[in-house]
Amino acid sequence: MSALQNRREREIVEMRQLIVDAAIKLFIEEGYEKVSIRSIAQRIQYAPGTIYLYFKDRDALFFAMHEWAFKKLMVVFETNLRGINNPIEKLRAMSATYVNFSFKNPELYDLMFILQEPMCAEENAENWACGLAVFKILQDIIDESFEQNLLKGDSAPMISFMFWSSLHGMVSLHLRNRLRMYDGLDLESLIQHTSETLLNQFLIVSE
Amino acid sequence: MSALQNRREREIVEMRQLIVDAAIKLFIEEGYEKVSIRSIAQRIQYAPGTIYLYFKDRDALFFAMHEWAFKKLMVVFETNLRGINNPIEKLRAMSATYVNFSFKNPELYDLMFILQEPMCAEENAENWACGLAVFKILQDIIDESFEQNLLKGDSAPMISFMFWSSLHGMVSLHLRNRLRMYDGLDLESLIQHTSETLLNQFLIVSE
DNA sequence: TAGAATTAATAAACAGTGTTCAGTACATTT
DNA sequence: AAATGTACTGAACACTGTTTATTAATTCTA
Repeated sequence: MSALQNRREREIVEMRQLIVDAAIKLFIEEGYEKVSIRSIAQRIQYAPGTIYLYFKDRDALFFAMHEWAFKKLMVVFETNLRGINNPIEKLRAMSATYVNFSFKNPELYDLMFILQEPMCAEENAENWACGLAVFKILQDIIDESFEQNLLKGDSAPMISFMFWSSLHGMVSLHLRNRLRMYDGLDLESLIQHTSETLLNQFLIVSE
Repeated sequence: MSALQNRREREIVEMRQLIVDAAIKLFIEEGYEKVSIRSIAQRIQYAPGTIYLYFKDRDALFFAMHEWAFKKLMVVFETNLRGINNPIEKLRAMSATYVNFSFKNPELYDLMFILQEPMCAEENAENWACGLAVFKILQDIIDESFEQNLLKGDSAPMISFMFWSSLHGMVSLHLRNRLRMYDGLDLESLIQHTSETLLNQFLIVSE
C-alpha cells in the first residue's frame, strides 16, 4: 500500500469522526429533530453532499453515532464495575449504572435502544458487535450468578433478558412520557427502587 | 343550540373520524413514514390544508389515532378478561393479551407506547384519560391481588409499574429490532414465557 | 326571493427535509 | 507541463408540515 493510500485512509477515518462528532453534539444540544444533513454540514463547514461521500445515507450515519454511544456506555460500565467481585453486587451496580446513564444521557439512550433510525443501516449486520459486547457483560454476570447458585430461574439467557427488558421498559416509558400516572414522583428513584425489588425476588437466600 | 349548529357539530365529528380512519389505515398498511398530511388528504380526496381545519397540527392528529388505538386495546382486554374471577388468573390473561396485541398490531403498539409524536399534542392534558383507563385495569387487578394476599411486594402501584414495564421492555426491544442476540427464537413465546416466570416469582404460595 | 354575510375548502407559497449528480478546482502522476 | 484522478460543491428533485389569500357554496337577513 502506497503512502498516499495510507494517508487517504487516515483522512477518511478522520472525516467520518468529524461528521459523527458534529452530529452527536447537535443531537445532544439541539435534539433529534434538529439533526439534519444540512445542519451537520453547516457545522463542519462542508456542503451537504460531502457527507454522502463518507456515509451511504442518514441511517448509516446514525448507526455510527449509535456505536459511539455504546462505546461511551461501555466505559461507564467498566469504571463502575471495576473491583466488584460478588456477581450479585456486580448486577446491582450494573442496573444502577444503566438507569443512571439513561437519565444523564437521554438522547444517547434513545439512539441506542429506542430509535428506529440506526437499525435500518446495512452496516449493522457486522458492526452490531458493540451492542452485543455490552449485553455480554450482563450475560456473564448472570452466568456467574447461576454458577455460584445465587440466582433463581431455569435459564441464564432468559433471566438476562428479563432484567434488561425490565430496566429498558421503565426507562423508555419514562423517556417517552408515558408515566404521567406517576407524576410528581422522583422517577429515577422509583426505577432504581423497583429494579432492586425485582432483583431481590430472584435472589437465592442461603441461611 | 340551533339545528344548524347541531348538524355542523355532527359533521365535524364525522370529518375528524374520516381523517383518523384514513390515517390509521395508511399507518397500518404503509407504515409510519408514509403517513403524511398530504397522503392522508389524497386518500380522503381533500386538500392538505383541510386537515388543519379539524386538527391543530400533526401531533394532534396522531393523538387522536393514539386514542383510537387505546379504545381497541380496551375492547380486547374486556373480551379476554370477561368471566375470570381469580385476580392472578386475570393478571396472567392480561399479560398474555398485552403481548399478543403488540405482536398482532405492532404499528398501533408503537403509536401507543413508543412514538414521541402523539405525546406532544396539547389535547393530551385532558384526553390522556384513555391510557389511564387501561392502566387502571392493571392497577385494580394488582390491588385485588394484594387484598387477597396473593402477591408479594410492599406497594401495589410499584408492582403494577414493574409488571407493565417488564412487558413493555420486552415488546419494545423486539419491535425496535434490539433483540438480535435472540435471533431464530420464537420471540412471542419467549416473551410470554418470561413474563410468566416473572409473575410466578411474585406469587404467594399457600401450603 | 334577492342580496349580504358567513364559512368550508382550496391551491399556492414558504421553509424545511434526504438524496443525487453534473461540474469544478485542486492534487497527484506521468 | 500536460494528463489523469478525485474531493468537493451547489443546484436540482421530490418530498415534508404548515399558513394564508382566494374561491365557491351555503346560510342568514331583509
